[in-house]
Amino acid sequence: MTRRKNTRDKILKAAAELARTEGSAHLSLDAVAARAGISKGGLLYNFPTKAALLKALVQDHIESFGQALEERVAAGESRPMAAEYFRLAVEELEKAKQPPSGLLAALAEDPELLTPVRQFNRRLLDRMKEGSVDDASVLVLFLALEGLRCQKLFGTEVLSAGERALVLAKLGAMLGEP
Amino acid sequence: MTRRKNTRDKILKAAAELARTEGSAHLSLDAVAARAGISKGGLLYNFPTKAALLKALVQDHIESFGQALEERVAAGESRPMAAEYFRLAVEELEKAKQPPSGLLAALAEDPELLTPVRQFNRRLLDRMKEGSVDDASVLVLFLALEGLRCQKLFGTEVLSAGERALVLAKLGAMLGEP
DNA sequence: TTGACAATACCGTCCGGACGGTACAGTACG
DNA sequence: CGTACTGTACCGTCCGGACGGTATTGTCAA
Repeated sequence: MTRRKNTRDKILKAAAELARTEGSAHLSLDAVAARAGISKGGLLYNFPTKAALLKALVQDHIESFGQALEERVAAGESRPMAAEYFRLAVEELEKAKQPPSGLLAALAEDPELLTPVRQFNRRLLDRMKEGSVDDASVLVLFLALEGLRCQKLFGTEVLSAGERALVLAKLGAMLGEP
Repeated sequence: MTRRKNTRDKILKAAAELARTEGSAHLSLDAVAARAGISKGGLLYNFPTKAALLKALVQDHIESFGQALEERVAAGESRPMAAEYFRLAVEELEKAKQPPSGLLAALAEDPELLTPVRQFNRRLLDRMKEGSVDDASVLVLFLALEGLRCQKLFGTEVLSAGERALVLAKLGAMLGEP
């Protein structure tokens, strides 16, 4: 079916890299094609418009995170949802994982492209609240993690390693004892 | 000295509005000039490059927030810094204040333009930690608020009014009793 | 006080280049 | 044969920025 079955992934990866390194305003189709090592025609074959590319970037991000989360929930020892989310989010933060700068490009192009993100977050929040005794703690946890991720996304990370450890410990404690 | 002393402010305001309504990728000099009711030449006179305009947008945002905070600290009944920050941030969120979308435009154009934001946040954090008994709570407060503001900025607000009240109450309580 | 000049604060136009997107002929794998 | 591209050529638009012009105001020597 696919000569290079992963062309699509190569494109998505290239786009994400470019958004990260060049600033999302400079994410052009030409640049993406060049970085992905394909022709512009090939790029447009896979994604007929720039909006389609950005949409896929957003979708890809949500799905990969959602899938990782689901795996943990399935494999986990029936820990509450919030705990799994907490662990996963921290891990992604910790292991120098690149920020999903594609989201920024999508947001810049058209704010509505982030609608799936909002929906994903809402569903996530609902599931976390279900499996918890203390809604307020879950909300604080969610928001604080969101803050941490945003700082990474913006490149305005401000906490020292010690501070981050401290705040994560505090958040972890909030999960245990409401 | 200035025929229209507030031309600069008009430009900044126009730019912020456009970034918000059109998506920051479509923030062009022509559009800003038109929205501000001046010519492109006049715009370039005030801000010789687009980067200069965005930089001013960032600076403006930081300064207006910083100033509001300073006023409260000066006028306040020697409440801790974190409490003042908390109140101010909540107020800005509550009163349907427009998100500072100019920040997104700046970030898209060149991530380094946000350096002043990082510096401001770092100083703010240090001052909040000074006047506090529990560093961890301050950090959680700061991050959760940051999360809330980012959601507004991204247009991915996900909390219901009730949930927001709940989380704000919880954060307020953390300030009081560590 | 006035005439000469300069500084300020803009206006309006133009340009080279880049961008998103189209079109289409060719090609190589399976 | 069809799928999955490559490669090239091109179009219309928009963008950042440069530039020359101009009206108003300020300064200051004669």
